[in-house]
Amino acid sequence: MRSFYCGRLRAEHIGKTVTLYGWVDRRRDHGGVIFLDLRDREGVIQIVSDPVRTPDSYPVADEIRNEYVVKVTGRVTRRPAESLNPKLPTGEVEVYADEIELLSAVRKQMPFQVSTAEEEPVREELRLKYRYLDLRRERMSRNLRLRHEIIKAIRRFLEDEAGFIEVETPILTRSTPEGARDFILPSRVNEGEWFALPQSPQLFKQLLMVSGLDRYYQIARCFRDEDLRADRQPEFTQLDMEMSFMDQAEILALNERLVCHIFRTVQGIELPQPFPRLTYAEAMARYGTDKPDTRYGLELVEVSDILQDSGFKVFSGAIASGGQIKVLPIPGGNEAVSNVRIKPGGDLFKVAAEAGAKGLAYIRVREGGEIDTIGAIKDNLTPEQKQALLERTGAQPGSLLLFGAGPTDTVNATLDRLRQALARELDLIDPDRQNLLWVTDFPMFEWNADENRWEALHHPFTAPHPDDADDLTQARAIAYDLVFNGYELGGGSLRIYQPEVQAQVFEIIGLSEAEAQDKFGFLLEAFEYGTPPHGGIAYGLDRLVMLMAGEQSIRDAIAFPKTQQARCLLTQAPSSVDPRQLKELHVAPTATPKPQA
RNA sequence: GGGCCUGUAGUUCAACUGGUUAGAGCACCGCCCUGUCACGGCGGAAGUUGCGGGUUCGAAUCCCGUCAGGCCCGCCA
Repeated sequence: MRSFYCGRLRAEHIGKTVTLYGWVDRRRDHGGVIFLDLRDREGVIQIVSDPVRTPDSYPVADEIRNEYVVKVTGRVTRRPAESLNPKLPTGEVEVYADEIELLSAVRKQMPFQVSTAEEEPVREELRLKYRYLDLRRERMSRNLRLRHEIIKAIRRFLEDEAGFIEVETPILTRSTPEGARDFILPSRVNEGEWFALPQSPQLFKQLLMVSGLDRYYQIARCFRDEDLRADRQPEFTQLDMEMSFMDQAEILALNERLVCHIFRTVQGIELPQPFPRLTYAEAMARYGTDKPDTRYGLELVEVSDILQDSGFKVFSGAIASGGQIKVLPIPGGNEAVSNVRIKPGGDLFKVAAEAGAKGLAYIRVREGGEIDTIGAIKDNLTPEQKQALLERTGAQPGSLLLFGAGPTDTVNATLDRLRQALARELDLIDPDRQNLLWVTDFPMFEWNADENRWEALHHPFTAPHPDDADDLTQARAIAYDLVFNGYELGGGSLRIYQPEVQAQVFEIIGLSEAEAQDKFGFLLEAFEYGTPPHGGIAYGLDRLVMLMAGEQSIRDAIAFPKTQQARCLLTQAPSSVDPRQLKELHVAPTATPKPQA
């Protein structure tokens, strides 16, 4: 029986005889004395074996190699004064191996080195194929542990301090309109019919409020069949919450306590409260995005009114066609950013173009308020306009002003991306800062020009702001997002609980009463039997783990993630199946899988 | 669906403008070494340059296709 984890041995254990199990992290053979670093999930401890002091274990120590699994029985000893290792938590002690038992050898060459001391990067493709070895390494082991600690902190807070009850909701459920593409599964028993995997437990958690559960939460697996990104996986985990009889302010306050509890218990970080709040309109105006990273400044400044009558057609035309002109002022930008980069072909021009901008106008502010720009702008700028621009943007000598002019969406998207790119480049982001803020008052709907219809921005169960009941298409929603360092970490809303309002919303998004009954009839009917006002929120748990771990990819927050092509390199899923299985499921394929390399 | 990047020994990388035997660190194997902790020393084995085709006297290098991985756009209520 194991008496200690390797990584837990300290000076206080000196003199004890211990039994350890673990992997050989590294082996140092001095031709007479052999040192083994024995590793388990808690850390490493140095094992010593030599022919004189430990004659029984020496022949075994001679044979074993890196990553062998062994059992070691021995005496915990204080290291000689000159051999202390302050780099290791266990560095004051070592274990003389009276006995080493080889439990499992490495029979093949390791695909990569596991050792804690190894810092060379490994191709992600390999890491994913041999994920069990990757998880053996310190970085991923630490990330998995962090994930566990975060979830533990969530459960402790929600259950012990806030009265939440965890309920599991179905994985086999029904497909719903709106939102992401569903993963669907054929039903063998019900010929020709299909289950869908949940995109979120949205409807069930609302039903649980009708059930009187009052406060529900779940660490819920969700599935969306959309293309992957560094921060998106087809299956991912939400912290899903729903609560009754609480208004927005109460929900946000409770969630701030939750988030603070997580950071405090897991990382010892005390977050400033309350979290700043921005309305959606304010966020878009000042940052051009609904998830601003406010660890740095570089705020956008609207100058439409100053330049609407400009002789420069790009400016006046943007206003004439209902758009906007905004400026991204960059202090010190004159030195940092060359003209070549702003002009067509330059990298910043490309960033702007990718966001839909047709061009990228700029003004350089020189000493004494002189400006430097292309003739077409300079020649069309009155002294008053120039003065107003300098004052409004707070430009100082050395400042670079980047202009976005055109449709509001494009201007915002362009300047948002430029803002982020330049903040990274100018090193304005403090990586140690934890920046959390709420964005509130989202619009209920946005116009989908392609399909010529209104779409719910959040989802169709989101309650409209009571002050905006006159014209729901223009209404604000009682919806809120939690933004962490520029990432959307969570989002939620108060829900509609009056059937009449729900019917209006369905009508606006073009869902007929028949369709609504067909898809959501069970929910609408449930609301006929006494429904508490309720609302909730869902957090992207993988994303939270990623950010708290300081990782760039959500894959590093998940034990067994998919590649960008939505494949599992470890299990080779997805795979073809036996035609008999398909027949049983009443399914006929229309494509054959391409052969795998 | 589209754009960009990457693929060379087990691994991380190198290899000039296309040039003759594709190198190095770590890992692996062998020998030596009793206080190292990324131990050290000597030696060794290890390559279908992702795959297929083309250009060329000659291709890791250039071209086409393809497979795989990554980043992004579209998409993701």
